[in-house]
Amino acid sequence: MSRILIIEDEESIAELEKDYLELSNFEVDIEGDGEKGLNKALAGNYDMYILDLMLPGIDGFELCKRIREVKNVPILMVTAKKEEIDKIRGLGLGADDYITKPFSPSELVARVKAHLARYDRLVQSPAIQKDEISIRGLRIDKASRRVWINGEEKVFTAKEFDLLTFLAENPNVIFSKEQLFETLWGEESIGDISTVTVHVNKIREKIELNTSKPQYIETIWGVGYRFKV
Amino acid sequence: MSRILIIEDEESIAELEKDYLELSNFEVDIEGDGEKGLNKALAGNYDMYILDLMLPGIDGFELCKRIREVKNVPILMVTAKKEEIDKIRGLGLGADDYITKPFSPSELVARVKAHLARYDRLVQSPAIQKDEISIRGLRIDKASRRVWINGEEKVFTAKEFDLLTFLAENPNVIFSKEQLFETLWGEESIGDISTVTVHVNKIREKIELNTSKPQYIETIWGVGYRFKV
DNA sequence: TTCAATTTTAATTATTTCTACATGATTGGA
DNA sequence: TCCAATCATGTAGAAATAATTAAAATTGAA
Repeated sequence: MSRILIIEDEESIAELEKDYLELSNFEVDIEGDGEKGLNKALAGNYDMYILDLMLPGIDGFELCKRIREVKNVPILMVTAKKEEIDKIRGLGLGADDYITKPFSPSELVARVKAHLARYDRLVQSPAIQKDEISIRGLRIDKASRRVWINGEEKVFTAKEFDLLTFLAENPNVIFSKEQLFETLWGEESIGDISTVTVHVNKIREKIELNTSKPQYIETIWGVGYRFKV
Repeated sequence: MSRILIIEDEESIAELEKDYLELSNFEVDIEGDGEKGLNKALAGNYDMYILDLMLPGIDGFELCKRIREVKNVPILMVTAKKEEIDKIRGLGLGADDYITKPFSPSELVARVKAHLARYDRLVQSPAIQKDEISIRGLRIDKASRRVWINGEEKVFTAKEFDLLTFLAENPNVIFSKEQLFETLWGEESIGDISTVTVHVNKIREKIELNTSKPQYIETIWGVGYRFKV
């Protein structure tokens, strides 16, 4: 499903937006600060941005401009005053839509859906298939071999990436260490099986909130590992 | 300039819209009847459609749906009542925007411009190769084969330029050295791989502030290189 | 042909990643 | 509860890969 980043300093509003968007099965991240928001926006790969105009740090105008320089996806600006809409338009920052507070959550959801649908219609139309796996905040882009956890990019080594991707592509299937070693290292290599253990741990350090209670790669005692879904 | 088709039965309104759009250098056609309007819309090569909801013959709902089946360009719906906007949205006809009568002509023009600008941005960006690539201070002009970094021109040799341009045109995609050698040298790679490394280094010396922390061409250990965006 | 610029090759150095191993923690059954 | 099997984790050295440098080969223009 699509991922959305909300940059909004009023937490109650952000949470409300998030709740409604999640009801429509969007994955939503929130950032309350302009500076941090920009970094998150540029580093994470989101399908849409919702920006408040008044923000601590970098304001919505600047944010919109900076994101648009790099990203092509829809940007929705949230303003307190209707007059500000004309200002944003006049500046030509590349925002796609404007919504004035207070707004009804269903209106927000409707607009988000419309923008994402249009974006897909225009950009993805030649059946550009994304090489992506996305599950519970974990996103794997096979083309660029990058991994994000809740919008934050994590750097993976080649083996780590291959192992995680293999498991994620075969969710819920239990693989023994021997099987994993054979598929990822090749039959010829006669190494130590514990290598697999070490790599699983490295991956867990990067993607798990609490490595002793893994959400993604589960240990099946005496059997092997599986990617839980 | 862009061509716009207005389908609107109230002649005075249609003419007003046309006048203002022409002031902004758009080419505008008007059709007052739904049936004829549909034919004209499908036959003609327009960049945008402005449809009134209430029309003799085929109404705006149907019109929008039928045009969208064939055309990808922006559609702006004009309604008399605000409540109708939700109805159109709900039907998922694929309209891009909605404006309620009465509206100010400048508002109309602003929206038309915004939609056309976005359409260009989305449709032209990935597929059609621009002659100029510009990203984070790096500017590449393919026509004159020149490169600037933060406004300062750097002299590139032919191979260096081709390699940089190829990577920059496929941002975030990782290419192995073998792939790069084959695409840029056009030969099967048999051991000449280090040539690629050397060229990447030469390019980095010219465009990177700190060659050990590359901002543009990133090394993916054990995999290859990618142009980061 | 000559000469300068460019490209390739080769050798060396630097860095990253992998693996083996040691130690300690956890699990599940006796 | 205890114990043996299994797993987690940290560390150091090995292996693999990339960066750098310099020198040789090639190209192309005068």
